[in-house]
Formats: sequence, C-alpha cells, structure tokens
Amino acid sequence: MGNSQNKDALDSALAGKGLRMTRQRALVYEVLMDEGDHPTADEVHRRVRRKMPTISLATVYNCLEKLVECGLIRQVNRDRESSRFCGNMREHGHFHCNICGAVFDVDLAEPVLEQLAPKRGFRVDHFDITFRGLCPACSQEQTAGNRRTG
Amino acid sequence: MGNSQNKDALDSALAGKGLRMTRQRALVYEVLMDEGDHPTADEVHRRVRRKMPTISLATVYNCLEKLVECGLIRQVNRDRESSRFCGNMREHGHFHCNICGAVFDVDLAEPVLEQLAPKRGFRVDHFDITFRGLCPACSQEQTAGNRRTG
DNA sequence: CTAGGTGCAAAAGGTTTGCGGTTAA
DNA sequence: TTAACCGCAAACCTTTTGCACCTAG
Repeated sequence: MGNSQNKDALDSALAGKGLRMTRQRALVYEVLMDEGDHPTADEVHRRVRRKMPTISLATVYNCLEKLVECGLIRQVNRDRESSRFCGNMREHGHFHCNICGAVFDVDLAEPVLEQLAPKRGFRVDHFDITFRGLCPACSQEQTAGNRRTG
Repeated sequence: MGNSQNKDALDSALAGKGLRMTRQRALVYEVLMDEGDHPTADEVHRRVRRKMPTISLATVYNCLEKLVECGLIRQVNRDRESSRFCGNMREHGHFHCNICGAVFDVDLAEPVLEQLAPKRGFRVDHFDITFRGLCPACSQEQTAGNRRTG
C-alpha cells in the first residue's frame, strides 16, 4: 500500500515533465505498484474507485497515458485485447496464458537481445517480446485432465 | 500475381480445415502474397476491390480470420493501431518504423529464441518479437536533417 | 490567479455480428 | 441439395475528445 518510495518517484517524474501531482495520478500509480500485476484500464478504474469512488474511466486513461509518458509504467498489448499496464520498468518480456489470460513477466538475458536486433541501417529504440502458451497452473491442469480422460 | 503455388497452398489448407474455397478468400490471400508487405484489413480491402469491386470490408475481415486460422498468414499488431496481416510464415520478428509507419520482417537466429523462453512450468506455444525505431530511410533522413540544422 | 486536470457524455475507430440471399461441393 | 459463405448495416468495445468546472502550484 502506497509506500513513500513510489510517491517520490512519481513526484520527481511528473516534475521532470512539467506535470502536476494530482490525487488521481497518485492513486492510479499506487494501485499499479501495489499489486505488481498487469491490469486493464478498466480494472485499474475498478481498483481506484475503491479509494476514490468518483473518478472516471476517462481520467484513468488520461493518468495512465501520462504515467507511460513519464516512463513510470509500461503499456502491454496482447493482440487487440484491452491494453494492460505494468509497473515493472526493467527490460523484460511478457507471457500471456491462453487459458486463464493471466500475464507474467519474463526476465530476458541482455546479451541475447542484441543478437536479435536487425542490423544494417535500422535504429532500434525499443522492443517487445511476448510469449503465449500455458502458464504453470493451466499447463498442469491440462496434463491432469488428459491423464483422466486418457 | 496469383501464382498457382499460392493457390495450391490455399486449397489444401482450406480443405484441411473443412472450409470452402471462395473467390473472396483466394483474392484476399493473393494480394497478401503478391505484395509481401504488411497491409491493414482496410488496405487489403482496397486492393481486393480493384479485382472484385463488390467485396465488403466485413468479408475481408472474415477471410483474413480464416486464413489466420489455417496458418496461411499471420496477424501483426502494433499497440492499438489497426491489425496488419503478413504472408511470411517463417518464424520472424517485425520492425515498426516510428516515423513512416512501415513494417519490416526481421529474421531471427533460432537458437537465440530458446534461450529467451521462460522455463519452469510454462508451455510456450508461440512468441512475438517487435522492434521499434527508425527504418534505414527515415534514420538517414533524420541524420541529414541534424547535419543541416546543426 | 490560471494553466492544467477532472468528470461527463458523446464520438471515434477498428472489428464483429445478425440476417436474408447466394454459392461451392 | 444444403451447409457454408457473402454483403450489408447495425452493434460492439475500447479509447479519445470537447467542454464546463475545479484545483495545484
């Protein structure tokens, strides 16, 4: 719950971009950092409303956009599903479970990434790596199911 | 333009899924293979209409969906922009230019990919690697611009 | 004080769907 | 012959926008 380290990071990041600190922005950032998961804008809205029932979805979108601009959070997209947001700013990939829909962070070996980037003339600013498949829980469940049904 | 190799691949892939061959599906597949680029559904529609003026956008979407299901084409998403479609089924990544918006295929070294995948319990079925930055043309143009303006 | 932010409701934009008529196998 | 497919238009869903009011600095 809202530790002061997060608040400081938010303060200085906003100040660095000439943006104001507002209660809405603080709360949006807080719920993202508290859970450390990958909620949709709608889910963020739901969580923030528990602490500020009047906040609108549009404001949540606005806040998320500013936080992304400040480099405080990342936007994670899975095909055309709702965007998800993520407070982990270390370079990492994502794993999307095809059954339960959960999103997991995947650490990446740094040197490997450089080998992948296109050479000759391209200037790479950023990359995304997304894996899909079955998470440990769903994978295990499916195996158990197969065992049962033959 | 519409070579018979493509047609054969389409025929057998559709048959394999119990789907019919229709003129619409053939044309959608054809324009994708002919150009070898990464058009949006809307752009595919525009191209196909040159050969079949009555085809609807909804049908193009339906055809694209079936072709993806058949494993004949891939859907390529860049954040929440329009989906793009790609006839190159080899395992590869994509580079999106932040200036001109063009999409380029990026070959990937196979052994590198295995090193990236999450271990312990995850079952990886698929992955996407997307790079962003400046393509050779835009990169060069920007460098030239900087030289001019100091 | 006032530029920037919020809340609301409506619009936008891409994609999907329901339905009556058409067609490949 | 008939299940699958097409074209159309309307629905859908996420995200963005315009505007009047509010508030942090």
